[in-house]
Amino acid sequence: MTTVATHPQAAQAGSPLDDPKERILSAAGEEFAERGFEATTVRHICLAAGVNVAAVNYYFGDKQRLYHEAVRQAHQRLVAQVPLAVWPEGTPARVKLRDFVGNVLERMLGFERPRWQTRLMLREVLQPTEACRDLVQDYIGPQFQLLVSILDQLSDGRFDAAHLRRIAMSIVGQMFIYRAAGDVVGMLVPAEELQALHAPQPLADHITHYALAALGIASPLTTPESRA
Amino acid sequence: MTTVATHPQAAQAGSPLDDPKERILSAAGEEFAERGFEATTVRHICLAAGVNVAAVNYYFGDKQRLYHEAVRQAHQRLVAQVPLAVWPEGTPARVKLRDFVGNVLERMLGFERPRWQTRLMLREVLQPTEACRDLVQDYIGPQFQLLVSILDQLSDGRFDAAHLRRIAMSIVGQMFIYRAAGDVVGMLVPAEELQALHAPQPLADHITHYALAALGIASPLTTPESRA
DNA sequence: CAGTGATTGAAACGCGCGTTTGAAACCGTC
DNA sequence: GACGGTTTCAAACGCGCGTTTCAATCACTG
Repeated sequence: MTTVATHPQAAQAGSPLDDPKERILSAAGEEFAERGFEATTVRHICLAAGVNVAAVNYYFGDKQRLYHEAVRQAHQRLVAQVPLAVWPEGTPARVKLRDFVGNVLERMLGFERPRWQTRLMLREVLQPTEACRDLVQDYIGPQFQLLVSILDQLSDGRFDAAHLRRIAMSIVGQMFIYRAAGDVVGMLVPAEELQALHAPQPLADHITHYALAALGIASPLTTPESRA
Repeated sequence: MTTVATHPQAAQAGSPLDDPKERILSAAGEEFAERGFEATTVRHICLAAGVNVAAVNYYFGDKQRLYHEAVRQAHQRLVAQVPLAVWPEGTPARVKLRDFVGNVLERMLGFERPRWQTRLMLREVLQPTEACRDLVQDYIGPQFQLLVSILDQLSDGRFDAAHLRRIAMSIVGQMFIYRAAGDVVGMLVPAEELQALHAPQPLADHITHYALAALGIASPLTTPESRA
């Protein structure tokens, strides 16, 4: 009875938007992202999705498994929408670094795509549940390794793996804080500066320049408006 | 009846450890830090504190106000234990920067003091409630301004305020990620590297060197073991 | 040592939670 | 148009939550 996993008949009818399972997943993703697992109620999700409360049990078994599926769906959609960047052979490593940082920031901070997907993933990073394992294996891990390899090229192999990871973590940290602590960042800077501070592209320029200068590849930050 | 704020009689008896109000605050701090507001139950707190459930209502009114007090107490204790650093007149700015970063990291990552205090504060940073206002005003704000002023000295006033804040945020981000995303960091690096990666002092050296090199004050990071 | 207000305790309140139920509605197939 | 499996629905279940109650206990006063 409760082993119903893949709605055998409903799949063939109507658009994805009419599929109750998809509607529940989207609503659940938003709610879980906004309020967290504990503070989110199944009733609220079902209200938002326009389905009966029993539907959660019918399609997903229980709240826990619904959460797990919502996280999986959020990050899989994200990966599908924004695949790992590839560059033409011979692209300079510094260009790759700038692209990579800009790409990640666009995904983290950009307001074009729904924010709740990255917010839900953020929750898993901050306080991992079992859903975090997939997240790291399918998304965060590969992205991090990509960054490490870019840094390796950039430094002509001068650093060992441990050092490369340290530098990579420094770069990730500079992006991460704007997404994870955005509210407090907003309290630390004047209101009129805020929008410029959170803009992905100028921020990507800053972080990239900061890294290149630290590695001795670009000029130091001492000339404020020196953007390549 | 419920306006009892400062236990008029109990204060004069016994050590602070015997004061039920203090015991509740500590237990609540630990529980809230570990599980978050919603997932923490008043019953669990009272069990850990060794008091009756009614005590929370008696001393604090309700769970919400207990949480607020626990956050306040956590950060006030932290500020009291680790006051803002001061240096002798004429201390070089680069020394101040290294001390500042080491100081903050020690507080964030150090295992000597109870971890739940900073963990509770971290929760407020990631998803602010009203308790976050005090936190920023009394602790985070001043610390951030201190960092900005150090960077200002370091760069001989070459940067405007906005640029200084950008650089400051880069430095904070590099510290922040190890505390906020420590679990995922642990999944990205080999187990044998982990302890070294999270050690406050080497990490402080790296972040400081990274910053000084980016500002053109120290040599680039290209020589792995060049620690001042 | 009776009196008084502060504190503690066991028990219960009402509520909303996640989950379950069993019947009704739906929908292709014969 | 009766059938059989799938999906929906209103209603309810048991539980544990935050909170309240009120009597018992304590600690100090006069």
